[in-house]
Amino acid sequence: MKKVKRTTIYDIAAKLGITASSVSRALNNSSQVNEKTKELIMKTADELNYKRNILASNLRKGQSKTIGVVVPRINQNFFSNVIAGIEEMTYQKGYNLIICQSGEDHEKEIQCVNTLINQHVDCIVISVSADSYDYQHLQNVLDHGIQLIQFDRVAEELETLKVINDNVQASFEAVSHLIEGGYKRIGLLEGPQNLSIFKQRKEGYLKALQLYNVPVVEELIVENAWTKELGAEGTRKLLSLPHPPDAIFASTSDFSALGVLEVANLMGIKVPSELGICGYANESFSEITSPSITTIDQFSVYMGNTVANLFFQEIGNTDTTKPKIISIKPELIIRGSTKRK
Amino acid sequence: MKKVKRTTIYDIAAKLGITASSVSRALNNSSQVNEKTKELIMKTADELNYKRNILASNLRKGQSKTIGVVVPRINQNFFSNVIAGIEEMTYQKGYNLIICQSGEDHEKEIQCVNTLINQHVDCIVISVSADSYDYQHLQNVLDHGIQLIQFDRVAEELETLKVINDNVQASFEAVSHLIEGGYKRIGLLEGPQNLSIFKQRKEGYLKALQLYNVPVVEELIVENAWTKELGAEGTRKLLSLPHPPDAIFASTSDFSALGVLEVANLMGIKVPSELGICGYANESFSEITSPSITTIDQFSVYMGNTVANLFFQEIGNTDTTKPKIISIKPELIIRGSTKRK
DNA sequence: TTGTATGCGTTATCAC
DNA sequence: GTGATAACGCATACAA
Repeated sequence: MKKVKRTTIYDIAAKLGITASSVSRALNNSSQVNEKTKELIMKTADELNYKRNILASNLRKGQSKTIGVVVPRINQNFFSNVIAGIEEMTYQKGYNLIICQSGEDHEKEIQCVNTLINQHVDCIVISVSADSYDYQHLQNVLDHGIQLIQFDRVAEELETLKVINDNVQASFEAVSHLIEGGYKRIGLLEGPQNLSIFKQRKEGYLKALQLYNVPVVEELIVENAWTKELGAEGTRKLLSLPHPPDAIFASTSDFSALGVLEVANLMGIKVPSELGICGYANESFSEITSPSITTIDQFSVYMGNTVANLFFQEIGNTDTTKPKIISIKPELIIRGSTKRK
Repeated sequence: MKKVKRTTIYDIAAKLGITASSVSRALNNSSQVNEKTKELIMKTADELNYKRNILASNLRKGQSKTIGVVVPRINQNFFSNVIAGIEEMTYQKGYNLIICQSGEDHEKEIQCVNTLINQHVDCIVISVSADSYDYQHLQNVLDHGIQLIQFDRVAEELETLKVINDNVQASFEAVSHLIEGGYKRIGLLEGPQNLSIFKQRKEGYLKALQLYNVPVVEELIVENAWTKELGAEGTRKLLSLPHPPDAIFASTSDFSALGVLEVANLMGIKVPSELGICGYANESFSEITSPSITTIDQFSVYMGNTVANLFFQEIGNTDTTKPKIISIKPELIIRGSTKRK
């Protein structure tokens, strides 16, 4: 790869015997430049294979036209969908996306955020990692005057723009559906309670039990069961209880629900007749297990779109009264794993 | 969001009564600056919450420390895995990733590439879209002195760095496995033949047939069956032939293999006894269908790592003799859908 | 409509 | 060791 001297507006100007400012104006399609010279400039720019140096341009303009995204993992369905949704909207407005993954690690998350601040991004979009305990780094973003949008996993105490799912409602509906289907003892696989989304899902679970006068049984609630393996482990524990549950709400993810299903199959427990299963997130595989898994769709791509639109909407909005919170209502998708009859 | 004036090296210099150059040197950990002043500078920088303006730095240094990635879709398992793999390596070296999706559209792909050239990225990593017919835009990348690395779906005629799978070998092994399992009439679901990867997979298929003296039957080869829907459609066609196949190699993807499986289930055809199925890509769901689907693992995250490492290895390498091509050997994963007994 | 001059924040090359 | 100064490429306020 040899070093190539790129053509600048000065090169174009020199060739045409005019000044760089005129070239700059023409390239920005300024109205205050002669149509004929504009054409000439455009043509020459093309001939010289000119590409604007966005670095210089942005430095001059004090913006970067770049949005930073921090997620725990890029290659996780939900997140890659959200990113795709963001990209869809931002690309057409000439914005670029810088992607970082925190790997569920607080320290790396801080590093990512700092990197993005360094980059002078116009906005940071983040879904916090599971083991985040303090949010100084996010406060830092705000202190730098950078727009901050949290989505899905949010630090509630921080007053920022947020795009979230109505986790309480979704979980409430899921558990209500189980109860109405005749399930009497409903186990809960819960996620790390320092993440509000998991707290909310538990809240929805409890709310449904209460409404239907189903007693809350502590031993039916399994902590930290948010991977397939942990879901399987929790299920083994639950199913070996003297009074095992007849349904399990894997509130953390479909992965954990898959763990439930596999253990049930292994133990010869029939789904859905002997055990109902409900997951979360509508991962693509949940449709093709046998039986297929009842789950909750979060409209992840749409969520990404919403994040992007929120950003554009807030650009130049000086009215900092109350940071907007947009809540997307997830949808319960009823499938084989809860269709008893 | 109020506009905040960020602290610059001048602010630090002013506060300490020294010049910006010293500050710059200190921040770059130059050896030719007094240890004590260095410490002082660092401390003050921290106090003033200083963040280097990478834009300015990069402009000055004539680099961007940014790598552009263009893929058809971000939210497709294979690609998001590759991206995750790239990010893993580049992040720790202080490089950023700008992600674009071409959406399998040639025009948008050109746009993406131009955007990245504008950004003065140091390298463009691309997997070309299915309907790409000419590669002028990629030549353009090279003309700008930007490193170009193609992966997986590559334009073979272009002399660039490449990281690919050995598709021929993998397909050869898959089809050999089918033949050795006793399958006699093996159908092929093939992808767009303008993409070399699909051509190669067909080549592997033909090679295996030839080696085992299995005649090639044209009517068993279905063009353009590279989504679940098209795979299902092709399967319906194949299974309604007077002499239907007893195995189908869905060379395009596991999605298409899933289409095969669903049609087989619908038609009451037993897998694997009456019909063997082999997919491609080892999507997460292929493990949990019933039966599970035999497939080919491409080591996608590792592929991303390899791309990144190749880039770093080639930095400053002036020896442009022959562009390197790294071929990763995929692995056949034998599962239920081909385990006849 | 065009040109002149200046600055965005850094770093590199001189001097001292 | 440190300071002064120019330059990276572009955009804009001001002048003509």
